[in-house]
Amino acid sequence: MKLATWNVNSLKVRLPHLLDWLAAEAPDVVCLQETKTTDDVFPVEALAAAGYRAVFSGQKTYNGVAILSRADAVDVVAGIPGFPDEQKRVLAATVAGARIICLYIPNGQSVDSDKYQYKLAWLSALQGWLKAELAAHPRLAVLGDFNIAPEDRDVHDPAAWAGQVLCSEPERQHFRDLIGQGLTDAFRLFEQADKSFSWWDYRQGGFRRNLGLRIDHILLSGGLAGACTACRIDKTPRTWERPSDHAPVVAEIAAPG
DNA sequence: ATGGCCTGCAACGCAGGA
Repeated sequence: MKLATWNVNSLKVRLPHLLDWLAAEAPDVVCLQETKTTDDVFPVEALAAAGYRAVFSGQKTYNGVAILSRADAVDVVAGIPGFPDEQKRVLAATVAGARIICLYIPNGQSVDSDKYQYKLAWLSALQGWLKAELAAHPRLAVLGDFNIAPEDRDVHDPAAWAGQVLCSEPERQHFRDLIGQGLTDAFRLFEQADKSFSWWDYRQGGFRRNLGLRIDHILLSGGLAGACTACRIDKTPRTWERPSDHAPVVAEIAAPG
């Protein structure tokens, strides 16, 4: 089973890239973030023609998440239960016996902003919910744009980013707390090139100069981590014309039994 | 030099992203 996550930065603009990438990679499950599209105009038909079902939770202009899958998606939940939020950032579904949780964690803007406080409150709510989800689903994967670079090696210039949003200690502690709940960072299960990133600023030739951050992640429960055979960041779509600023992250899980 | 770029919405600039 091939799982993927990709912040597409507007599904409308990126649909051609998404379709090309699905054809090339043939993932079984894809979590999308920043679809920036309302549910009434979600491109259901184009994705169905490509062989994918879709569940989605979107809004106008901002945010928006979706789960694409070859197999049926059931037990769909939008949002963090008990945490009212106008912003469409969470979608969960069960696909082929695996619980899939798609996240678009708030950016936070800057550590002295109200948006940062919202991010921390959001992360606290996430911790409580995931604890229950992990207890209920031994085979669980959390995929998405976490907007957290977990360690200095996930940052092109750790000194410049020290203490800044995406790298601050409270955010990194939340990431470690997710690991402490029994989740594994699939990317770090394997040998990886130095300076591996999943996002690069559009400005200043960020991608060409590899001035990036690793903020898109796939976390696996014990039941899936033990069967994970590969995890990589696919930089290919970032080289295409008019790309998303994020690259997809892909994990391969061996079939159970 | 605290902006550079991209998207959506709407309107000819703004918010938001990271």
